[in-house]
Amino acid sequence: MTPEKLFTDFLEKKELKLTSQRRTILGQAMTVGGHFTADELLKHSKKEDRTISKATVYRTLSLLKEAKILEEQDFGNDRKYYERAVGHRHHDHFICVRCGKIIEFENGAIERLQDHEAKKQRFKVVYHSLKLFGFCNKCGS
Amino acid sequence: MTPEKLFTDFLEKKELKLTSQRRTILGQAMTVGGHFTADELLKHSKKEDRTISKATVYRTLSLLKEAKILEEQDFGNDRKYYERAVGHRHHDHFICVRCGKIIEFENGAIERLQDHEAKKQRFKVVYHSLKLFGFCNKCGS
DNA sequence: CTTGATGCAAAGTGTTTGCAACTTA
DNA sequence: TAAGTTGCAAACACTTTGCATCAAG
Repeated sequence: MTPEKLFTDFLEKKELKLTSQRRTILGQAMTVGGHFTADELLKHSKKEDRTISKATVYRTLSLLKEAKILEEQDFGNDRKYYERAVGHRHHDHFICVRCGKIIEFENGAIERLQDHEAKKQRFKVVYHSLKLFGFCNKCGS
Repeated sequence: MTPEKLFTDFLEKKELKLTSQRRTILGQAMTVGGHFTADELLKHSKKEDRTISKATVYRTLSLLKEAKILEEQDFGNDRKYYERAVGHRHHDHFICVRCGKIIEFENGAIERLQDHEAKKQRFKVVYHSLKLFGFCNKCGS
C-alpha cells in the first residue's frame, strides 16, 4: 500500500477532497525523509508550488497524522517533528543534545518490558515514546 | 540536603540573590507536589504573595531546573510540566490520553537495556524520557 | 550604593482559525 | 453547483524579554 493510495482512500472515506496542494505536500513529506518540521516541509513544498501556505501545510500534516502516514515526534524542542510512519517500523530515538543528530533504534526486549509494566499497572498502552538524550560518538562527552 | 539549602547554595555560587519571590515560588513548588505547569505554580504562588508575576515564575523555574531541584517534563501538550527532582528517584510515566492522569513507574530492567543499547550505538546518555500513552484502568479502552 | 530582580506589557514562537474567494467531485 | 479547501492575516497559547523601578547584599 503506497502512501498515495493510503491518503486517497483516507480522504475518500472522510469525503474530503484531493487537492493539488495536498498531493504536493504528501509528495514532499515522503521525499524529504528523516525527521522534519512543519516549516521545513513548507519550504520544500514551496519549491514545487510557490503559492502553498503555512496554513495548508499544518492542515495537511494533521490529516497525514490522522491517516497514520506520518507520525508526530516531540524532541523537547518547542517545535514538533514528523516522520514517515508507513513502511517504517516502530523505533525509538537517541537525540544528541550538542549537534541535534537523531539516531533511531529498535529494541524488542525494551518493548516487552514496557508491556509487562503496563499489565502491572492495568494500563492499556496505545503508543509510547522513548528518547535518550545525550552525546553522539562524534560529540564525545 | 533540603531543597531550600540546595537553592541558597546554588544562588550563592552564582552570585544571585535570594528574594522573597524566589523563596515563595520554591516553597510552593515543593508543596504542590506531583506534576504542575508554570501557570499552576503562578496561581499557587499568588495565594501567598498576590504581586508575584508570571515573568518571575518563569525566571525562577528556569533557575530551579538549573539547580536540579525541579525536572522539566514534556507530555506532548503544548505546555511544560515540572516535578520535584530532589528526594525523588528517577522514574518514567504512563499518561492517560482520556483523563490526563499521570502514573509514575520505575523499572530498572528497562534502564539496563537502555544502557546496553546506548553502548551499542556509542552514545553517551545524559537523561532519558519514556512515556507510555494510552488508557488508565478507569478510562478502559 | 551597586548589582541583580521584579512587574508590566510588549514581543516572540510555533500553531490554529475566520473568512471571502476558489476548486474539486 | 454544493461542499470542502485555500491563502491571508489575525488570533492563540505559552514563554521570553526590554525597561524603568525596586531591593538584596
